[in-house]
Amino acid sequence: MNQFRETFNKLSPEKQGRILEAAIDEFAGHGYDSANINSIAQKAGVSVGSIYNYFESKEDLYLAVVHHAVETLKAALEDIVTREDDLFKRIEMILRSIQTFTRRYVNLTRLYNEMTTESRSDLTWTIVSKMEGVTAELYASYIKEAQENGRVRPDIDPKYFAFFLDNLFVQLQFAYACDYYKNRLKMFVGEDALDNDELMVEQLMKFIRGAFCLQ
Amino acid sequence: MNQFRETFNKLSPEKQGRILEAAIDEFAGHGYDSANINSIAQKAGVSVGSIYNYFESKEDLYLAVVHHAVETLKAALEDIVTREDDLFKRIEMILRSIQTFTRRYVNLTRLYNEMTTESRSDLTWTIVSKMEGVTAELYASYIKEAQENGRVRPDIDPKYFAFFLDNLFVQLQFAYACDYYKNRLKMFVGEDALDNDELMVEQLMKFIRGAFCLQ
Amino acid sequence: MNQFRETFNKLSPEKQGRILEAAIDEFAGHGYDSANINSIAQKAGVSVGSIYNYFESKEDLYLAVVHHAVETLKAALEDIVTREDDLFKRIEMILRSIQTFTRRYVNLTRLYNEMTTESRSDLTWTIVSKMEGVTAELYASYIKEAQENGRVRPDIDPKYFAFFLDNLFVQLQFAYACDYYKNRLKMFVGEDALDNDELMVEQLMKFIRGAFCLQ
Amino acid sequence: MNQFRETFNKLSPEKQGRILEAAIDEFAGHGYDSANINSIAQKAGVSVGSIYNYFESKEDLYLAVVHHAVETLKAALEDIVTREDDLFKRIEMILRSIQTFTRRYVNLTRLYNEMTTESRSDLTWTIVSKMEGVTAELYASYIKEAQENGRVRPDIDPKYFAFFLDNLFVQLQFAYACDYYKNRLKMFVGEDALDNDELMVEQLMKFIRGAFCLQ
DNA sequence: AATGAATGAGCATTCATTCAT
DNA sequence: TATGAATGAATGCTCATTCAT
Repeated sequence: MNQFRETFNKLSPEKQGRILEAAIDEFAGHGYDSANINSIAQKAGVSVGSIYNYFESKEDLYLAVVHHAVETLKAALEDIVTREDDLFKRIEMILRSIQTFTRRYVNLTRLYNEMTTESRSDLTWTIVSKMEGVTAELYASYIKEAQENGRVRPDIDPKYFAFFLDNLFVQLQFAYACDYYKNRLKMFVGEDALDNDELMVEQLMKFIRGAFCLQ
Repeated sequence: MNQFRETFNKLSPEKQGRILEAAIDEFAGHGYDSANINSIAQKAGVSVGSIYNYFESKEDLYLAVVHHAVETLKAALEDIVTREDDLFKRIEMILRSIQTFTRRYVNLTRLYNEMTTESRSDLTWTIVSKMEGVTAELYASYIKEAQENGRVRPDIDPKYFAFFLDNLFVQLQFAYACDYYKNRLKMFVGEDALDNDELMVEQLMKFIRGAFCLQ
Repeated sequence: MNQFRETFNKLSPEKQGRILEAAIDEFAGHGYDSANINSIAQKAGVSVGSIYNYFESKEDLYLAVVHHAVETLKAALEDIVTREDDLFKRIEMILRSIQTFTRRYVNLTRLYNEMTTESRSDLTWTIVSKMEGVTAELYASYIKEAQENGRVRPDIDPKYFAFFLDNLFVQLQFAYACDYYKNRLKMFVGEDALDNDELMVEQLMKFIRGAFCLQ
Repeated sequence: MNQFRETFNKLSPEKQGRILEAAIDEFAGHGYDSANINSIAQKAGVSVGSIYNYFESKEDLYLAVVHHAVETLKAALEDIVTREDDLFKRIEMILRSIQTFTRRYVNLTRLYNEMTTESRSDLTWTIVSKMEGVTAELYASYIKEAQENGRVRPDIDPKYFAFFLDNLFVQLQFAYACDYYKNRLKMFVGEDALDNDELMVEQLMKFIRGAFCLQ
């Protein structure tokens, strides 16, 4: 499963970064099929030939990009989760991280949306499954722990609630990064929804706390 | 909308249906760019020339398909919402409808995911916005009404909670129809997640009730 | 084994001819790999797209061309062979036909040489084998018949002699059509070798008669 | 020939051999255009850069390979021809040499076939002409000598008969080395044609003796 | 109105050749 | 001298769109 060739790894991090960024840009903005390898090469300031020295094919490049995106997201998540120990503090941290992360890496989030598309799902699932698995496991265990501590109601299935929680996270990510979901967010809560991060956290924390706790 | 669409509307409903279905199939399965007009024509049993008599361009056909999808979804929603009057009964009805509807119209749901993709969002938002607007309005008003009746906690913003609620709906739809989200669901709650509709409703209703009510 | 699609057969013979001729030209002159589909299309006065409507791929077009070449050669041979009944008269007729045929269809003969090349042999043998089989059978039976009539020495294997005979034919074809073999012929018998058809027939008939008869 | 070839000649014979063999392999198996310089370098265990230090271009390498092939063939021929003095003993020796040589140097023979192809003929003729010239001269002189000794019929043109003789040799070479001609041989004389060298020599000697002698 | 053959711009990919190390 | 990464022109093939019938 060499998503990318040895040759790419030998490149300077700066160059690797330029190529990955150019590719993310293109794939996130145009989708896999309309993405143009020549454009990616041009944006990255390398020749097409070089792209094909680093990656076997368009698909291979796409997979490398997805792999990179997943690694970046995973790193961000791990960073958060180890810094807190209370379930709701963790959740709040995640929400705030989503707000900063999705704005910093808009295209990465857009790419994630693109990836879930039917035509690409086979390709990407193998790569992404690992991360989703880790997340699922992690959330469920935190919820269980909180149940044992009596901070979360005992009559729920941690696995299902982990799923619902992550669903809210995913949708929040899209709402901050993808035009369609941005528009949808504005339609639901108003034009200035994207400017009031604090209110979003406050309301969503109320929603989640309510869902998890017997007050 | 334009001279071309008129010619399409004059067609027998049966033929219209064949063409729309073929197009939904193709767009949902391959994405906009990889969708092949010639394949659509063949699947629908008409000539390419005819497709171009009915629709100005690939984009126009895509928009017509999206429009049709939205109308179908809207009709389904309206049907539900008018049959009940309690907020939570309505929500439960919607959940069950999502379960049957997404299985019956798999490709419609897949198309909805495809639509939200960055490369297509400009195109589709104009069409979809109306429906999303109606939904947003409706949910918010139901929540407000329930707040006034004391069935929903008073310290929340109905608009935000409508948004979170719909997010859960959207994610549920994808989980039942799109391969990527199907896999993700299985990863979170187990391999047989798709076979236990009752449990899903039960858990999700607990989640939602908890979020909305002060017990 | 549809060497070419239905669509090609529906074309006017004139257009079919133009395309085949352009393709023979290109394949014979540049070899399979360097042959340029765009050039073929241009020479034939059709679009590249059309070429790909008629033939699935470059390989498919090549096979169609080879098929056509074989059919043309077969027709020429059959014509000759049925017009005479004496072995040596037949051979002489064939020699003279080679002289006119290879000059009229230079590229067909060049293509035949190209076809025998290692990189193409798998591709073409299936198509050509039938014709070579017919030829082998035919020549051997004529020789056998002549042996029975006492016109050919009895102590030879008709199959081997048919092979040697055909070898001389093949080399003669190449000598009249392919530059390399033309040069070689000139080197062996002199600069004006190609202008003295009568002498070639005379000498070659002596060679062959000698080989076959006990004087 | 030029500054580049000199660098090649300075190489150890072992390295020269590796490069030539790799190149012969590639050119014989894929044809000139599809032959890949990078593959040749890899097979030979040197870098592409080195190949381009030794040879000016792909064409130059090809020519060097052809030159080498010709030299190898010439050496083999000279060896035979000086060891016998009777025309027919020489011919028989040549036939047997073809049988061993073409099996030992399959790719060399395949390359010879490839060389005669139209697209390559200009390129190669200058190099090969010398050898073909020597051969032509040699055979004709032997035949003339044999005519003078009364062992060959006087009423034939030695040049033409030298040509026919060499044609039989060329075709025999191909029949033992090139897949297309192998198949053709089997078609003419049977599946086990390649296993019965003695019978081939016997029959072909009968054919040739008959052609040359007045019995 | 319906057809489907014809078009040609557009794109992924290859590979001979160069040149900095 | 040897290396092999970088280059970019060249080409097979696709497919939305047109239009004569």
